[in-house]
Amino acid sequence: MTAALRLYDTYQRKIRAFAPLAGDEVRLYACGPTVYDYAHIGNLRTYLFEDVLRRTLEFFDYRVRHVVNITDVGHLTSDADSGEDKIEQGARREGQSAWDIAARYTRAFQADWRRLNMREPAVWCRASDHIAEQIADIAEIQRRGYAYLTSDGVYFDTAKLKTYGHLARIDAAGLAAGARVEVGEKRRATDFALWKFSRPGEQRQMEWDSPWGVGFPGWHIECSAMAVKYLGAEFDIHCGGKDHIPVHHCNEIAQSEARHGTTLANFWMHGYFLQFDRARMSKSGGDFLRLDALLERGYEPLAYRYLCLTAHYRSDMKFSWESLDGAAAALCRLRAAAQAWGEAGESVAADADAATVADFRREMARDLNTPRALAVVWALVKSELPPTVKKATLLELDAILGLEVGRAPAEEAIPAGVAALAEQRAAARAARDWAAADRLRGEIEAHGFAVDDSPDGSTLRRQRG
RNA sequence: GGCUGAGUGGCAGAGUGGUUAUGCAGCGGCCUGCAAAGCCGUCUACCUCGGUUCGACUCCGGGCUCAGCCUCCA
Repeated sequence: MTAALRLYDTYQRKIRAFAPLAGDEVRLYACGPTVYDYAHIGNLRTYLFEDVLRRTLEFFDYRVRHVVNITDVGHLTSDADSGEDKIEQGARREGQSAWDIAARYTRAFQADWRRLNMREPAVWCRASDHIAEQIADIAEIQRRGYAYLTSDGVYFDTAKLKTYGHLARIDAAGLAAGARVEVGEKRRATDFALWKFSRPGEQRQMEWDSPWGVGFPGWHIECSAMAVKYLGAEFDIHCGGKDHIPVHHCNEIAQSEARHGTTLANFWMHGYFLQFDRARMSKSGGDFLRLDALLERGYEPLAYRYLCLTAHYRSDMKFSWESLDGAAAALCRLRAAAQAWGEAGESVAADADAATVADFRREMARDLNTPRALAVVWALVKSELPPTVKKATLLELDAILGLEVGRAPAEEAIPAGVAALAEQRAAARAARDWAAADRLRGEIEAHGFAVDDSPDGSTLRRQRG
């Protein structure tokens, strides 16, 4: 009767039935941000996808152990020998210590996380807090013969693994033909750093002792080490942005195969990109849109969450202010409808309309088809069900949507000047002086507020733009 | 240059070999002092050229365009 959850697995390139590897607990690891700068709304789309995944798993009665890492060291500006650490670069740019930079952008990221109503992970883990684990993993990988030394670090020898790159269907011959990778001392273009030495004469702010010399861990080993520490050598789902498929996740799998003999996760899932101005929004490109920029324009964070729900996580989405407007309007309408239905009954779960919940569940079970799930929500809004049932149903579904649909439309702070104009207009209307009332409405609108008249009086609301 | 994937109405975005996506916007009506909101109704689509088929937006091939990866990136 109940639709079984099916999810797309990038590793097998197909949608298949999901079941936890052990018991009813789902172990979920998500690659988190590199905290050298603010997150942009494209980054946030991926975390929203992961939050919806987590909420869906919980909706399907699984317990979820959700782990998110914070990359605060080792993420280089390029994989070549000349690559610089992004955090250290950010520190120099802003005249602060690397540690301050990491702490500041971590806080900013987590603030965005909460504003988008994402559920708190069980574990936030920082790479710099897990140096010992990473060193231990590198030593074991080396002991097993999958690593070699160069003048600037310890590298993973991808030639030792026949399965290397399977996740991305990487073809070694094709990569050679591309020939755009600086190989340097690496034996193969796909080999990657496990440990990098601090360069002679360079005083790094983040560096540690290791059996191979003073330096810092490579980017890929941190995720493997932390994921295994908190979730085990083989867990249920590993997520990230689709850009991680060809390099980062292939390398995590390689490390895990060498170190543990597992592919690390049963399902590999990837969020797709947000396109902006017909081009990808790039964090490293420097020009990007933050959640704050949306707030400054008068949008609430959950309008962006709604917008993301209107597209499937596995297709690129085009961002525009026009589409955000549409999402904001739809969310407002949804909340207004919910408010008009009054209170739900005593038990949300018991009063919810079973057929609607089943429809919604079926769409989510089909690899998280949020666009169709939203269509079910709108069918509910237009249905002939009793208001208390509609309300209970919508609140039930909001466990996945996370749109706070039960929330009353926010009370806007009304500037005194605007409030005074509104009072004058009310007086003019009472006197049936329509010309004066219309003139006052124009003045109010010039202050950025709209006036809605109703039999109970007039209300003000802020206009966007 | 190599490899992936995609091209749906004004915008965003699902889906399907023959049947309404959905939302926003627009248009018409009700309501309103006039509006707005709300409610009711409604128009607009499947890149292009061929092929397969009784029938293709849906399958196959060419072309064009876009995005991604191959280089740090959600």
